[in-house]
Amino acid sequence: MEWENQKPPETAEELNGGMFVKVMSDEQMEVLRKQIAVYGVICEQLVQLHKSMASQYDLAAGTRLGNLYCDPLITSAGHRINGRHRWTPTPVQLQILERMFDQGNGTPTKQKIKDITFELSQHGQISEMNVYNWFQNRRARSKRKQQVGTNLNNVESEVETEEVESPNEKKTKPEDLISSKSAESFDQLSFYEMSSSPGINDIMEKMEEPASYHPYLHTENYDMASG
Amino acid sequence: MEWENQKPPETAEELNGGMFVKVMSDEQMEVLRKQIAVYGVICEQLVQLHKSMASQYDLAAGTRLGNLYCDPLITSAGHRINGRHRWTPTPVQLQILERMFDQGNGTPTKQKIKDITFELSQHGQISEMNVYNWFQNRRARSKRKQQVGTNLNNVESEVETEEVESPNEKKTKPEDLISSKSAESFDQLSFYEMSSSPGINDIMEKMEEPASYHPYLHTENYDMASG
DNA sequence: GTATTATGAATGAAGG
DNA sequence: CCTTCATTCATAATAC
Repeated sequence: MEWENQKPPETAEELNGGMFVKVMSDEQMEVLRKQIAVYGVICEQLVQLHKSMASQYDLAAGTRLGNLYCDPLITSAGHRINGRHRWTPTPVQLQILERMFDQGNGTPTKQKIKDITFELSQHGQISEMNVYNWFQNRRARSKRKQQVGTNLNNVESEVETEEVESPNEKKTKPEDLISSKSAESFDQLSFYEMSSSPGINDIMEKMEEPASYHPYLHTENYDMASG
Repeated sequence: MEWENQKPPETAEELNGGMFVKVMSDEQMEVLRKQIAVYGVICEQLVQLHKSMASQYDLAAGTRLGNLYCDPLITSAGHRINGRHRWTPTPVQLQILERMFDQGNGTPTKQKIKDITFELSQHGQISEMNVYNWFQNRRARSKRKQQVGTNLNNVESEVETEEVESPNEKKTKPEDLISSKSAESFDQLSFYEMSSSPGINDIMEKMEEPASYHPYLHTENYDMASG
């Protein structure tokens, strides 16, 4: 992503010989910039949040209780001692499972399931069936989420299709949504400036190329239902 | 920005201020899209990271487990924006949904859900997931009401609700775990329309090994919770 | 303000 | 693999 190499907008027409240009309204431009700005802010704050939490707690020894209490009827793993209903992964198990899912995304082989089950059994009661089901569900729901996320939610559409139908559920305009603090500071910046956030590349080790983004800016109709 | 003086005639929109438009080249458009996409991916991954870590604190604090922890985070962000965390159907939407439920009686297909979602989106913010959940819940609770009504006739008294009288039955707020520091920082963020990143899950999809087998065919002799 | 209810959402499990 | 069901949790709405 080389924003720095991009020419400023004034020369936009020269890039294509003045033949083909995309045109955005002032409002659309504004919203788009704010969208990016908000992303930047979110990422930064997420990173900071993660840092602070990571330093404050340790995965192994995190025992800061403060205003909280440990209930005697709940094991440290979170299982009800007399719980007799469906299996619930302990946090540790969940974390391991999530990591497994992230790594070899896909249904593990049977042997793999046995292996995982054994490892997880070190952190709480579990059976192979639980692991199997978990992966099945995890996968299915990941897909469903993705499918739902297919709903177009691009900025332009948001600006144009502002509903005022519901009296008690008023949809707020994006312009108003951006609180003055974060928006203002970024508003002066051209979005070329905020291309990189510190410390994020470390987290982005997985993704090499953001090639499969949603090409929503090219679509002329933002009808999500007809798609 | 001085280039708002350029006014291509074909896109003269009636903006409140006047007829100013911004012009972007195709390339710039492309880069802009990439930028947004990358931010989306980053945010997604950060949230995942936060989620997995939050489960650790959950463990440490001894609260009951179950839900993901990106939720409170989103809540803090979204609360400022639309005033609510979870979707609430507008009266109009509810009416339509009820009518649908009476008609279709039971199983709305995926395409049907898309259709319904689109129609309802004309009357307020909604997503396919909302519609899906609504029908699921509607059916389940309708069925449950029937059961209860039946139970009144035959005094079955097969009470499965052997609930423990543990003090932890009190509601434990997950927000308490995430200290005010985090909530504070996200409070002023606009997470609007970014809670669902389009096509991001698609990016993070990995190659899956096709394993078409049935490892666990409903063995009834697995019981882990009878203890 | 606090307690209760109604209900959106999450998820383990089962069926196909 | 996909969908569906049942249960549970958390919270908006409401009652108190």
